[in-house]
Amino acid sequence: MVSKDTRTNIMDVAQDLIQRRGVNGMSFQDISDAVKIRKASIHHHFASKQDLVEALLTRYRAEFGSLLNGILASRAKARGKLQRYGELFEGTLQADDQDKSCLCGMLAAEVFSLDEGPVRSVKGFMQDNVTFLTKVLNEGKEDGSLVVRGRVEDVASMVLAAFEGGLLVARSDGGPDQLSAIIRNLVSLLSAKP
Amino acid sequence: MVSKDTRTNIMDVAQDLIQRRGVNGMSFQDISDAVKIRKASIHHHFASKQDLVEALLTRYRAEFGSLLNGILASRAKARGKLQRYGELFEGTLQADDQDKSCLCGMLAAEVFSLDEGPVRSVKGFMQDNVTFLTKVLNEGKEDGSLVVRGRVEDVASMVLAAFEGGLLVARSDGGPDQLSAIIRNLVSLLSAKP
DNA sequence: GACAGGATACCTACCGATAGGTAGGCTGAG
DNA sequence: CTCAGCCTACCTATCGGTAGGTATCCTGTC
Repeated sequence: MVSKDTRTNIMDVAQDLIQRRGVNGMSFQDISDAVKIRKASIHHHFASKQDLVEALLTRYRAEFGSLLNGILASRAKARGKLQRYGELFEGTLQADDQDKSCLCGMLAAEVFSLDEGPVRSVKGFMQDNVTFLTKVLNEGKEDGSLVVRGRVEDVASMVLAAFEGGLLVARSDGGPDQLSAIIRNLVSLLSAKP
Repeated sequence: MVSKDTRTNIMDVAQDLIQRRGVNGMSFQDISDAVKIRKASIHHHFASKQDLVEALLTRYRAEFGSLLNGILASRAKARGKLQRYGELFEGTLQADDQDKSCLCGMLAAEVFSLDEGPVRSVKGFMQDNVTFLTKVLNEGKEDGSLVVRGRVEDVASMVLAAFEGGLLVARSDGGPDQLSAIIRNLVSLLSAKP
């Protein structure tokens, strides 16, 4: 790939900025500077800021979803799948300058600055993750690699919360090492004793 | 208390707004409208927005810290203390219109929009919580009400991450019930079997 | 007890910068 | 000839912040 098309460039830069500074901390001017295109030209690709955010969310959910499906399809035991899921979060924080959060975690914080469409997408992302984790936890109960007490959906929510929150906490305090410790710890807490 | 002084009013309104919309979603005009004081007059009490945020953080940390000390000083078993800690988070989301997050959770997301002072405070808040939780978890190992595997500080980080992340996830998806389920689930996961 | 002086708490009016967004023109490739 | 893709130029609204003025109250001095 010699050079991505402008639309993709805009989306990449916008997503990067939101993952670092949030929606309200990202402006069309920031995008303009980074993509080297006039601010007004961004409107040629995305009618409004909310449209851009919505496009970002659609892409993000699709990409993340296919990563989750990849994990589900793998031959690993459920415990290994949970671990690989955790690595997705570790990867986010370790990338670039180690200051990026999950796009949807960021937007979840600023959810009351968003239009109806994006709000639905953020909600949908959370549900996608809970659904995925519920499957993995159920697999773990069957293959004996994980121990799950209580409603499986509740444990799934808890894992998602811990990983999203881990990004939040680690990004402002202990860095990637803290996130790794959090993930490692929760996975081992849910693991069947050897 | 007939009517709070203006400075306190400004701080209360500002904190409320940040907990709902974030720092970048809160403006002096919003405060002006709510407190019924001219925008310029806010600068009489707080030189800059960052000064206001810093004052908010100092107050928040002090208040939260005294709540934590209250829990530590109680006669309850460690498990009960962990539960009461969880209720602090539940209380935040249940208050008012059920749309408020933790002040520091919010600022942790927007940490790269903050000056050095506020960043240190947010970091300090996280460390306060990890320190508190480490104490509780250690107590739990001694009084037999909690089971802790691995480094206690890591488990403490994990609990903080789960609760902060729980606020984030629940606020944009499942609401107070989801947060309660997350907290209940993690507490029982850390509890010694009866 | 009167009063000057300063601090306090608010006001009006304004600043430059920036926000998201619009109108309309140029240009090169199909 | 069309039109996607970009441009210049500009709009209005709002941002955080400043300058300077005005009541009100407290305090120290004679």
